Amino acid sequence: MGFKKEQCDCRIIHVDKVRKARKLALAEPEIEALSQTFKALGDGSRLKILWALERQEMCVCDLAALLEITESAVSHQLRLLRTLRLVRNRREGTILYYSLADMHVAQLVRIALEHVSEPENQRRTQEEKSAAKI
Amino acid sequence: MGFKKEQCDCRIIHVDKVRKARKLALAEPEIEALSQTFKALGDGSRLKILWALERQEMCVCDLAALLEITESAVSHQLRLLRTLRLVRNRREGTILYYSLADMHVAQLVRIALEHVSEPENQRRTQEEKSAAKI
DNA sequence: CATATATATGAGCATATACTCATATAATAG
DNA sequence: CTATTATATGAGTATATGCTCATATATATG
Repeated sequence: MGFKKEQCDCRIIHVDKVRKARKLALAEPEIEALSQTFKALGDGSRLKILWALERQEMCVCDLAALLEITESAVSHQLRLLRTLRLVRNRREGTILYYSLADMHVAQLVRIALEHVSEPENQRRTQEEKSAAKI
Repeated sequence: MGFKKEQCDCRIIHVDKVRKARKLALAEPEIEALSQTFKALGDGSRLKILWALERQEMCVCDLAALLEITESAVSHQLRLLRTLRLVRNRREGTILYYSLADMHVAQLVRIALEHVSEPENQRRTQEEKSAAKI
């Protein structure tokens, strides 16, 4: 009947801070939606697609030529972006022209660019990358 | 010596569009840095951490209590966020207080929130989520 | 010095994800 | 109708990633 080193896993140092953070915390559905959106932006191929679509609407095979990957791969990525309402398309005959769904995407990329372009954040060396394990 | 259905994998419909997109395209290092940053934001735990740190600096064990995950898990995530200069810390005795490194993170989250809160993007049902395969 | 506390880190595992390949669908032409 | 073109999609696979567990480090205290 001893307590035996029953490690309390909820060790809190600043109860007030945690309480405050709990009050202001985002709801789980919001977190889910947010992380899905950022995950969608967290891929080179999709970023290239979005960056290209910011300037002009483009079709699947043009995007494939631009990224130098298969049309199938592009189509899969576009489906994801469509599901998250980051892009939309319009049909003209057999061709589907894709474009950005709203200005938020462009804004997000621009702000992130500002961040990674800051002098302090500049030198992102290969070692640092592997350290980050991303 | 026949050509045998040698599918051209670089089929382009709108050469001009592709050329223009190529000119305006981001360099590979920029794409890498951007996608790393967005990947970092594309995770529920890290989003919760960043959202909490936007209001007040917090230590590892408080964050662990808030997220209800182990301190080890929090520490691993903080390392990643540190490497990408999204958070920074200051030591006070044995305690490390973490805070946002700059205002870009907060901006990014706020804009993404706007996006996912748009009426049209609201109902992100369970089926849609699994359809997106994220 | 030894001990305690707060945090960091490496290895390993289970799941997620980005692609390829094969096939299906949609619009158009003949 | 059939054939062609443009795109979509399902399954499978290799890699990435988020966590846990065990262990290491750093500061403070006795």
